[in-house]
Amino acid sequence: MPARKPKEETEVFYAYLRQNGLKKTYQKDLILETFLSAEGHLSVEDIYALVKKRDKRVGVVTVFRTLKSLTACGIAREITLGDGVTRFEHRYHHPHHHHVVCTSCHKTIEFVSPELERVQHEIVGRYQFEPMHHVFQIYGLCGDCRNDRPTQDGPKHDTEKVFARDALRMAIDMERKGLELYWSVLNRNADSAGREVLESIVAEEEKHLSELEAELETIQRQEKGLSEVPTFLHFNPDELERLVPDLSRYQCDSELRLDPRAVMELAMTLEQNAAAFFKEYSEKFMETLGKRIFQRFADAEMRHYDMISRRLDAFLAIPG
Amino acid sequence: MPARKPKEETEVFYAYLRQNGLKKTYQKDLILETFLSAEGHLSVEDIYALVKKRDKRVGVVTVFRTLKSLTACGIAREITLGDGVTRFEHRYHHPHHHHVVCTSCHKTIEFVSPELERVQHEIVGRYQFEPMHHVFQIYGLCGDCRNDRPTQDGPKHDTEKVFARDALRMAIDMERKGLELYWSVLNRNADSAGREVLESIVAEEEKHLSELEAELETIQRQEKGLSEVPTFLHFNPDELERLVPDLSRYQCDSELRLDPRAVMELAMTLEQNAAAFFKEYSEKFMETLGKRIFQRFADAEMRHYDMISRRLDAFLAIPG
DNA sequence: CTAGCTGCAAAGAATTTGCAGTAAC
DNA sequence: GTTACTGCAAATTCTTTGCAGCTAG
Repeated sequence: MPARKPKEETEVFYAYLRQNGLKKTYQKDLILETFLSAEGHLSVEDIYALVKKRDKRVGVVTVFRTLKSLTACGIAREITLGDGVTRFEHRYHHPHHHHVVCTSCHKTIEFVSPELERVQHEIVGRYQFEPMHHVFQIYGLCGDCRNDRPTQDGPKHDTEKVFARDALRMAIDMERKGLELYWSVLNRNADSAGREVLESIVAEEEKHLSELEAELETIQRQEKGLSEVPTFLHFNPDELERLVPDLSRYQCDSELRLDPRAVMELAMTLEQNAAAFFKEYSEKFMETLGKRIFQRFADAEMRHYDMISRRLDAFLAIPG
Repeated sequence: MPARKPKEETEVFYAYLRQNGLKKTYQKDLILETFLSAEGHLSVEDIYALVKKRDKRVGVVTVFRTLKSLTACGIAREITLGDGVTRFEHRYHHPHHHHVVCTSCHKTIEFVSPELERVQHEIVGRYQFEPMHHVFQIYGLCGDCRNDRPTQDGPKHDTEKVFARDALRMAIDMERKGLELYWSVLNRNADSAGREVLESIVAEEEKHLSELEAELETIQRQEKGLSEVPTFLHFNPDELERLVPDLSRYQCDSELRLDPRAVMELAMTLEQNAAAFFKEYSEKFMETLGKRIFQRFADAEMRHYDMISRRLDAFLAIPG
């Protein structure tokens, strides 16, 4: 697993300072440190309070100024959530996301929706307009406030980890959809040679699936409570469904008949579809752990495609 | 055409005052008047300046307070466009919309996207969250600023009129799609009795289309420059395409054969699809001219459906 | 006549600026 | 030894509040 150096952001910040003829100082370091070690949406006041805990001598003005720099170099992002207070959230290695905000308890849920991005892109395309960034915020009442329950604002989590969790969940979902197809063919295939080929493919797929599941387990164990964080990445399951090839062309009189060649071609189609989809999908995101999970999954699917492809070549080379 | 009383908003405001035990005053009237007669996104300062032009004695505080009331009773909506200034826009009889904002010249384009609303609805549904309102804003560079042209910020238009224009354009688009289908059948139909029936249907449709086009003409003549305002309502043309029935079931060996009954059933399907779609579509919007245009169009399609239905009954009643 | 209303001034809240001493490079 | 930086106080901007006199119902 690609473990990132703990303070990669520091490097980015120093580079920014260097390029702009600015100076490294103890205060800037302290403020960056404090910002990075806190999760959630923090106002200047919040960060100032946290900084003061570590060193009383720091002034608010420096916090304002440093946060400006952090925003300029892409480590922080300035957001407003409708209550007139400017807040800052982590930006570096965090995917761009949107907010659901409770107007009563001010709890916020973050989410990513590539579909939303697509719609946005479509709309902007009709004007001669170059989009830089956009804001999508939904205001309303959260479940707790609607039922007059005390607000249970769980601990804040690192968005990057939540995104990684959802990326894995999505990959697992894809893998399961593939396996479902294979199983359904395996159970119904009238061609015994085809069944045999399929069995080895299923074994490989099951191995891949359990690897992904183990990885999900690992990151959920690393970060307590991660599995309870609401869905962050909203993917459309139908989109994944569309990647699974249709069996109807192999069907005749409710009987399914796929010879080894047909099985391998079917599997290749699926693996290639998945690889292409996840490769393109990963490109929508800035550099994050989740993005790398998508890329890795796409690569794995492509490797599996290649493997089956070679097997098919070998099979076809046998005369008869 | 349903002509609205010039100051319906005044009634709404007075009702709000009455219900809250507040008093009508000359200042409130003046501020409401001023707000209503201005288009676009106005800051308190903007409105204050306009009010001062009419009467120097009014204070800013009253403007602040009155705008709060106007927001509370649904005549105004408070928005922020990323520059920290609170602005107000018309809300009563104006559809909820989103903004594309130029970060350089601060020109804004408004748009409505029911698709976006749908995505939003889907996402929120997964959390126990009751949405009240939402904000979607795209920031970037407008065409003028990208090409270093002087900003040509056209005159502001009444959003309700722009929406009405786009509602008509959408209805016209639907009507044309229907006509295209009818023409294509008319040209290829091997059944001469069917052609005859179709001719009268086409005549009716052409009449309806030209009525819609005339209506669009009228509102574009009423408001100078209206036709140049960028698209406000973004509808997905594919959605309309899906309402047009598929001809393939009437096709055999590349020949099309629709007897009078088939023609009438085909037309009924189309008219009913359109009626149902536009009825449901109209329900997405709050009371506006555009909403009424959609409703009216749905009603017209339904009437046409009924008419053909009666004709079909009559046709089937003839023995033989 | 009794609310609520207005407009002034003053207070707040969030953020920026001016400046003198201080600390990086 | 420059040059930028820090922290204080003061200024600025947008908005709300307190209050005395005013006005609608």
